[in-house]
Amino acid sequence: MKLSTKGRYGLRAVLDIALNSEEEAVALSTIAERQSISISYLEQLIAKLKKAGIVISTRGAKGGYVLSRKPEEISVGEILRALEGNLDPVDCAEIIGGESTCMASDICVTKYVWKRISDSINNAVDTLMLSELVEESNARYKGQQETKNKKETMC
Amino acid sequence: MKLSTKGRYGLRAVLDIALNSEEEAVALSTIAERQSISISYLEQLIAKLKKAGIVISTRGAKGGYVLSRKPEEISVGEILRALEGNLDPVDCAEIIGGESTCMASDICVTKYVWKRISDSINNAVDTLMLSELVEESNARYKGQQETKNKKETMC
DNA sequence: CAAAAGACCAACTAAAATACTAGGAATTAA
DNA sequence: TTAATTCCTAGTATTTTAGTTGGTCTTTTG
Repeated sequence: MKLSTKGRYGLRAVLDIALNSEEEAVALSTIAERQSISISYLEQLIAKLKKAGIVISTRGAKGGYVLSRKPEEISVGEILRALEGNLDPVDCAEIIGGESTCMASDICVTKYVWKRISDSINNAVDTLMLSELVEESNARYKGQQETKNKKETMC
Repeated sequence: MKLSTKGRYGLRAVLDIALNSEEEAVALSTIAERQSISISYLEQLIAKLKKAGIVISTRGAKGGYVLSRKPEEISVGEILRALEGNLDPVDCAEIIGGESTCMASDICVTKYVWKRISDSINNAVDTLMLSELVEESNARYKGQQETKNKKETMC
């Protein structure tokens, strides 16, 4: 029941882009260095984010990544699902909303537990916007001097 | 971000015990057969439940397992944590409440995300009691004839 | 226009976690 | 005393995770 590095690294990468792409697109290598993540692994994560329409890329020299929308319009849920797949605790079609493939669906009681967990997780991340993390991050930097490495976002 | 078979099978096992231990203790082999779980794998799961004080065992012939308390006094959260370990999405000491071992704790912003997810999961499972699953299961069987295999609880 | 900076892509690999299996020792009711 | 049962430890196969490798295509800039 743990988030993988995909979700952890990937969210940090998005936040890094949000914080540093105001002037120009951020290069993969810059994010990788700033966040201490392997560049080629991060590449795969950003590919997922791009496919999900969360970031936009420009190729070639001076290229890099920017957000596709304003941080107020991107939820943490959208980001995490792009990286991790759905956040449901079990892969039960009925919980997700599909048809019952499960033989025992009529006598299955535990699925109410999974649904409850699922709903609470999704609600928690869907009501939290990227902008809130950006604000929190800026607040932390208030009073601190700018470093040449710009803003970091560990964890 | 998925629950393992430990949590899924284990919860089914506890529910099976809750539903079938009124007259006498339920043998491991009976649960295993009724739930279609490998007996020796289930054994390890029940060991965790016993260690956590959720079930009580009696050894020897006619032995088996019963609940340590009434189903109203056992939360699903307690059961799942016994089986899966803590349900936090990341292992960050500050989230769990311990001291900061994380170097970046002062600039870490994503931890608010993990805390939010963590709180919502734990709240969801801690406010759900085993008794509610027992009632739901009984309701499903209302009107159905008793089978010699007794009550099952798939999923 | 060449070269450097960068995104994009597919396939491979090492390590860790999961999901079991095997084999037996200890305990108790009949 | 024997059958039914829990208890315990150690193994193993499979799957998933977390990367690495080696390249191709695109764009800016000297």
